[in-house]
Amino acid sequence: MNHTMQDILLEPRAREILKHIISSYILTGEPIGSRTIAKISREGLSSASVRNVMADLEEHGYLSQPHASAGRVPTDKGYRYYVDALLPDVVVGSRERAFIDQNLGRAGGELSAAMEAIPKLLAHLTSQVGYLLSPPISDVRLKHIEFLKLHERRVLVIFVDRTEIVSHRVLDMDQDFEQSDLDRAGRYLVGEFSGLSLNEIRESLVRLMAEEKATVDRIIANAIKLGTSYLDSESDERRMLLDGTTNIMNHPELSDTDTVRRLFQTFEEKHHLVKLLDQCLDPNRPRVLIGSENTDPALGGLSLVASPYRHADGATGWLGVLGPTRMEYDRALALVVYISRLFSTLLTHRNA
Amino acid sequence: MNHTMQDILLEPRAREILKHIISSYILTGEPIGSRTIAKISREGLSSASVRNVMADLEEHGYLSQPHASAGRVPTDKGYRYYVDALLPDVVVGSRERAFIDQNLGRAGGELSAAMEAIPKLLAHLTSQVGYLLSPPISDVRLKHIEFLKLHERRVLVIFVDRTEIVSHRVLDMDQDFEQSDLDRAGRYLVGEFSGLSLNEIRESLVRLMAEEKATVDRIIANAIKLGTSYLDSESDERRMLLDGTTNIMNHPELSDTDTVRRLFQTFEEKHHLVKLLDQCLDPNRPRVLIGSENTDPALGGLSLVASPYRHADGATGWLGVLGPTRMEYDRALALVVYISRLFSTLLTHRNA
DNA sequence: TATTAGCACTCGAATCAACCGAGTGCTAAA
DNA sequence: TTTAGCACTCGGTTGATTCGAGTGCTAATA
Repeated sequence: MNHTMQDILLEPRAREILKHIISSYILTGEPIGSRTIAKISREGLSSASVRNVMADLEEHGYLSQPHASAGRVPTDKGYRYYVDALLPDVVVGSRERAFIDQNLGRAGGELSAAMEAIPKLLAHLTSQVGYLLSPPISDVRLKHIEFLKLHERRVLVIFVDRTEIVSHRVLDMDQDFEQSDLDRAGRYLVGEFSGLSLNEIRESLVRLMAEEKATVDRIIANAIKLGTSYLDSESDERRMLLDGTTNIMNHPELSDTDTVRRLFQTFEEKHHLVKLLDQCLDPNRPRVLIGSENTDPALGGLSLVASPYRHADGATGWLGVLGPTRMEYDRALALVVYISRLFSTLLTHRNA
Repeated sequence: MNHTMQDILLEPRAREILKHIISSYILTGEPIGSRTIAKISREGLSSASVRNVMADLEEHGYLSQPHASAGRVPTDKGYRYYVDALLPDVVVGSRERAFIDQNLGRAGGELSAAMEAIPKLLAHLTSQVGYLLSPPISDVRLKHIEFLKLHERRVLVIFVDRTEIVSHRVLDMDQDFEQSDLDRAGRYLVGEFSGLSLNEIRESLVRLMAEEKATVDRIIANAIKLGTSYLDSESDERRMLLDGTTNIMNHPELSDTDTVRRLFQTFEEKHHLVKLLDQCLDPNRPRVLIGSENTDPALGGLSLVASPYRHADGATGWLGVLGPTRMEYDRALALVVYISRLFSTLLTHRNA
């Protein structure tokens, strides 16, 4: 089930030492030597004993040395063990909780404002890159659709989903419509398909097209034409919101020019991240992806903390943070989970 | 009229040498020594003579030396003279022209797509940061407005301006409206104010409110309420689109970590740039702002090439590129001017 | 008088050796 | 099994040296 299960059986002393090394390293960013650990550890071990354990841990791949005479540094495998088995429980502090509640609550009126606030919030609280990925558009459910004639064959489509997230698009049609026809088509679609997902609507339209009625009834024919045009113009894109990208540069391990350039280019083309989230993650629980576990070279060496959020009707999105492998996983995870829960309840209430 | 007029009287030889130094420096990025110029210049001068002229140019502030035994580098004043008096005429090559035409033409249907394509295009063609600043929203002219009831007091507003750029916003009203009331209010506003700018509409609404009719006629009363709510929710923001921000990291003179961080933070908060464009520029002609001439410390040391574009009804926006002072001003200016003309004609045609 | 050849000088960049010190691995004693 | 002790490693820093591109100045030249 968990691919690192077999390793959870490290001896208590090794676990203790590994934990100290990793949390110290996360704090300071400096390689940790045996003396430092000997002093911190309450077991009163000597540095020589610690050295022995460290050598074992290195042999098993949990630690490595930047060079022969330096202290130890966690490997990705080390971080993995730390996250799976050693992570201290952290709850979000009450001050921070209040801050979050206020920031997302204030967005009250418009839900899309809350959506946009989340990456900003995550970036601000963790000093890393915050993101939010909306559910696939095809999972979104129709509340209202309306067509507006702009000019001869140009039609403006306004789409409102059940959570009242609004989007619009201009279509170039191959035929001229009267505004009254557009109104009727809109009413027909809402009446017929309200509450269905775009995918379901697409299928229904295809079915309708095959039926006899469609060729007879002009309203239905128009509705099919407009509806399919709109659905086809969806390139099934999802909204990927990022914030705090400049925070990346504050981490010394990522601040050399080439890395920075590569990462920023990746942030500009967001599909890398979308793909990663879609492919690697189980939509039922939060997840941490560490360094090389994410195989996209464009994001190489970054760690990802992700938690799903859910509309009442099941459409699932993701939110989380992105940062260097040297990250405060405990804190990041706690925040990400807290915010995803909060946002999910916000969404379900709105939906009612 | 032009604050550098007095200096245009440099001797021909000095002009020639300054021109060579600056264009070489723009090309290579290396300080230029006297020998290099002596070889290039067709007057067949010796390096010693060139040195004398260079010393004069330095004394007058057109050049400087990074250190005592290095070649010369242009100062901002030098660039200014170069741009004002020495700039070679450049026309956009036919291949590039075709490329631009195609990219903006293809956006045919939706004008906002062309708007978004422009910064990308500029960034691509100049390897710098491309931007586009839309006109102030208050200058935009109404074509259509429509209200849609979402939920009790939440009203969706859809606004279409005369160039068919669409925007929407959700309002939290303090009173409940029926959809039929919303429809009437929308029709009233369109009928009454179509073609007027938001500023003008705002004034008219205030005037209306004072009149007797407003208290009697429910349609007018609703229209006033909804219209002012919408206008007040405008924070008079303008759209500032940027693209190619990662390009600045390719310029060695800007690639040190601190500068990069500062610039990226500035790009995230776009108001610096908006302010700069609003304050410093005459909306009737293209303009180049060089290094320290732009006094915003957040953008310190960058040069800005800007050209206005115009809707038929007079609303003015800006587009251009942003890059290091060592920039190919001739090329950048030619491209920016070409694209602004093209976009202006696109806008006026659409408007018809 | 304007130009140029010649030369001493300057200063950043690159190279190299020496040194320091944190941290290690190993061995032998406790 | 733990620990004290010690030789060893290796990155980082410091300082001296050299190299070379480019300058300013002076004296000779056209």
